[in-house]
Amino acid sequence: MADGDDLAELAKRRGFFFGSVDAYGGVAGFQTYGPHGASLKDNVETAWRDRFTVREGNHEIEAPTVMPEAVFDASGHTDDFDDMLVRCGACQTPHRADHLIEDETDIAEAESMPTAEAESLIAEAEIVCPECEASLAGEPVESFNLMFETEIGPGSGQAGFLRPETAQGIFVEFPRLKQYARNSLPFGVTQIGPGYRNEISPRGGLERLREFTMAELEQFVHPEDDGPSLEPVADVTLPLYPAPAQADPDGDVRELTVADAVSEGVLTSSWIAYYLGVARRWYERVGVDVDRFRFRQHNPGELAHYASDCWDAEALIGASVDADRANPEDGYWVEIAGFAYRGDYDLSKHAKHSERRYTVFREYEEPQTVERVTVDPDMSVLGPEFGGDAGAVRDALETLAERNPDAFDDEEVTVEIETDGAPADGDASDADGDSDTDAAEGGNDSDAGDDSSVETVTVDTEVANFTVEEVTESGEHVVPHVIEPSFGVDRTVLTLVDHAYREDVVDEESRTYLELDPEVAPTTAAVFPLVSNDDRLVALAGEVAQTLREHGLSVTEDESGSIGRRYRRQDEVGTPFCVTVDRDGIESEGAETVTLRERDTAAQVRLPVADVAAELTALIDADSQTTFADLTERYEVVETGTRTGVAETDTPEP
RNA sequence: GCGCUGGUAGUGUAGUGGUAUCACGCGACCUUGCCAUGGUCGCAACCCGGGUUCAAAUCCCGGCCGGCGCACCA
Repeated sequence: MADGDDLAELAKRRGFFFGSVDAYGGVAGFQTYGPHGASLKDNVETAWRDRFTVREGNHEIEAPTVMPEAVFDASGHTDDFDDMLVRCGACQTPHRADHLIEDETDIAEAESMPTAEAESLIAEAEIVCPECEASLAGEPVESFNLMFETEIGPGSGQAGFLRPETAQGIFVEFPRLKQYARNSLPFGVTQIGPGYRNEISPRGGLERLREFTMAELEQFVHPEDDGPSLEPVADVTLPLYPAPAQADPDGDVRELTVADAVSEGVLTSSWIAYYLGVARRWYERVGVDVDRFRFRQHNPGELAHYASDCWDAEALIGASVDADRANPEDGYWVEIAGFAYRGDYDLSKHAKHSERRYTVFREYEEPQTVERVTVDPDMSVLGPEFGGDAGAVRDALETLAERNPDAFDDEEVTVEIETDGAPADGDASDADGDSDTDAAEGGNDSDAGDDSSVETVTVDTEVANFTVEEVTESGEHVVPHVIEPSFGVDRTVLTLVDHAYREDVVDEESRTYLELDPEVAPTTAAVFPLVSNDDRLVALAGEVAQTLREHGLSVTEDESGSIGRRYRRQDEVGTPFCVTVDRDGIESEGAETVTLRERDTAAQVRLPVADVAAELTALIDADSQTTFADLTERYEVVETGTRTGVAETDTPEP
């Protein structure tokens, strides 16, 4: 039922969310949450924290939103967000200039070249538009950066960026965070906060923002970790849309339990499987319609640079549904979360760029005895003999010792070094076996050798100080792998409002209401005097409202207009309960009573004033399982004659 | 970013080269009825800048914002 326009109108009129800075013409990609929206969003974040931080025993941190350039150089965002565009003057199609140059010339890496150089290369190579074959020579190459750049400190302060994801704030602090987790895997770190992307063309209100809120969990695990016990979520049914099914015209979403999805191999990571199960339940808890929800696997070509597998949670929004919330029509799918297997990509990158240790020490079950070869060259001999090349000789000896220990059996040992006087290429540190994507860089060794020569040098084996020793290793340093469930909070809020949007009929009058879950609804209860010309009712309503607020409940008061109008106002913003003070409640024998009305059914019960706070608290508690129906068992049901229902003439949306 | 299209009270709208219609809404008072649309009174708008014109909210140009399509969404 949620027509996009109706929803946007409601959100604007009733203060959920709206475009920011209207007074100055507005600014695309930014939305302001009004009072109801901010409350709803905060409740969503609280529910997320409860589930993904507290109940998982994870650790929440809060990192800065501004980070120095080095962080994003390491994470790969500086490169990936700084793209060169050239626009065809004839057909206006924009192209990645660096990709064109890589395709049309023998330059393998054009991404980091200056735009001026790219422009002249395009002209020299006579590159044409792939669309219409018009010449691109002379067209300006513009770089655009999806990260917001800023300067840290005055003057020539260091370059900084507003973070495009919260994750790096966790990754960079890993060496410390692992201490807090007592150096043992697995552990998870969460963060909720804003991220920034200078989108080229933000559109669709909350759907695509330049500043948006993410709730992210980085689950650090041992690379050979068997995964968590799936027992808690084994029976949860997942609507899975695997990559092969998307490519198949007959492919469709499969409803599989977590256990079956793993045993059938649809889900290959049990950590992903576990969190899909947890997420599926959480979404249902906060009010996502499970009939308009699925997990879609990324196609191989769609994966981000850091991910080896990724499943998105997607919600169908803008769809019209029938009275039973079934058979959604039209609408479109939006990504509301991603569950990525990031491997050791991020930690390895930070380890390399920062030269800190991004590892966890893991003890073997049994200490292992291994032979270790070492060379500890006598630099007091090598130094005088080789001068500036002494360091290169030492490095060459170390490399040789690892590759061919037998070479040290003779009295002399021979190695080859490059003698260009320049410091040895720092690539020696690459020998730690990590497999970065630096294959392309490695290819330039031959170019660099122009003014250097390879020289063979001979060293006394004794000077090399070669030893083979048996050492006992009690464990190893491993770079953890990361499983990242990353939630878009704004899109979740949008989905909740969209899925909660209802139209039905009360006493032959149509009404619009939001069937928000009581746990996340902006206002838990509204308190009314039935009529406002009776001071006793007004006074008691005020007292009840104050009492409820002191119990931590979000409460609004309203004595303006007819009781029916006030109920509708609350229905429209999704307030699940209304408390009404009437004369029957204060004039009859015994304790004062009030009526409690439930939003969706408009049914009422009468209960003592003293019970209201406790009952409402139970109703919004996700764990208590208390529902309004339970109250109808325990309290007197008020017969009002009012009935809700869906309009019989359910005309489809135009 | 390109193309098309739009921008009038809080919201949705009508309309015009001479400052504006209606509805809902909101407020006050009357009414006190358990499910919005009883009564009276009131509040509140032509996106911004430039041009044409005696006069521009209206016509023209540019900008900003929205919608749709394309592109983009590591």
